Amino acid sequence: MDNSLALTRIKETITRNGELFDSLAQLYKIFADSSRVKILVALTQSEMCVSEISEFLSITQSAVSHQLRILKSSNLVKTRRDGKNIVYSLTDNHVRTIIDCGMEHVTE
Amino acid sequence: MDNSLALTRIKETITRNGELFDSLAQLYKIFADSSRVKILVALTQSEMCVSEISEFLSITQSAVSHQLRILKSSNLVKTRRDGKNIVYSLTDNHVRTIIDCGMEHVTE
DNA sequence: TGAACATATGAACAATTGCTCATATTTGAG
DNA sequence: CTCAAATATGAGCAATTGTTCATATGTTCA
Repeated sequence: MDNSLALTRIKETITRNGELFDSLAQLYKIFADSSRVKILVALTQSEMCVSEISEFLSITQSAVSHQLRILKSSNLVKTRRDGKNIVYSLTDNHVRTIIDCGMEHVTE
Repeated sequence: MDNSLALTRIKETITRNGELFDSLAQLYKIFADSSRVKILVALTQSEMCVSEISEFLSITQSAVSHQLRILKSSNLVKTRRDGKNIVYSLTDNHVRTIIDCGMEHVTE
């Protein structure tokens, strides 16, 4: 073939950095759910506690808690206790960037 | 509450643009698989046919075909026939941008 | 301390997903 | 036209996922 050289180079890159692409897929998996995306979008506007989030999403407080657990264990959000409430907020601006990036494609 | 006004505004935004965020999640769902990410990354380097892709991924030709079908129906890749082969390539640069964006977070 | 509120957690279940296997379909060579 | 190579497709299956329900944990206030 003509481009067999280029292909083996690409193959090398993919197999060598396999774990990196696995992490990448893992990251996108977090954004791949409607509820989680909405939670993250909301948090780009303001920090919020669980009951506030479950108020405007049409899902149970329990469901919100489960999703927040995923977001927290992925280090995308952090928590702070405020009396009886636990306030969630974004850990950094990466989330904002990723959402904006995807938005550009969706709103083409 | 202090910020109830801000909250209702956020709630409005989320519920009003609900379908938009659904599409966003749908988009990320495509990137949320290791095989698909690797295929897309490979295609950022060069156009390739099915057999070439299934060569460096450790999955069946059938599996690759199934994934490419998803990528094509999502308009992320396009096809071109070259003899017996069908050559796949990215439809535009959005894919590149999205991958780069996620990479930045993964390789922090 | 006890009642009420806010959040977390575990079990269970339906739905989705990505793969393999077997089998079409399409194309080029002879 | 026939055969082999390349790709597509459908059925079936195991694994994962997102939700709900019930319940546990933790905090405030009286």
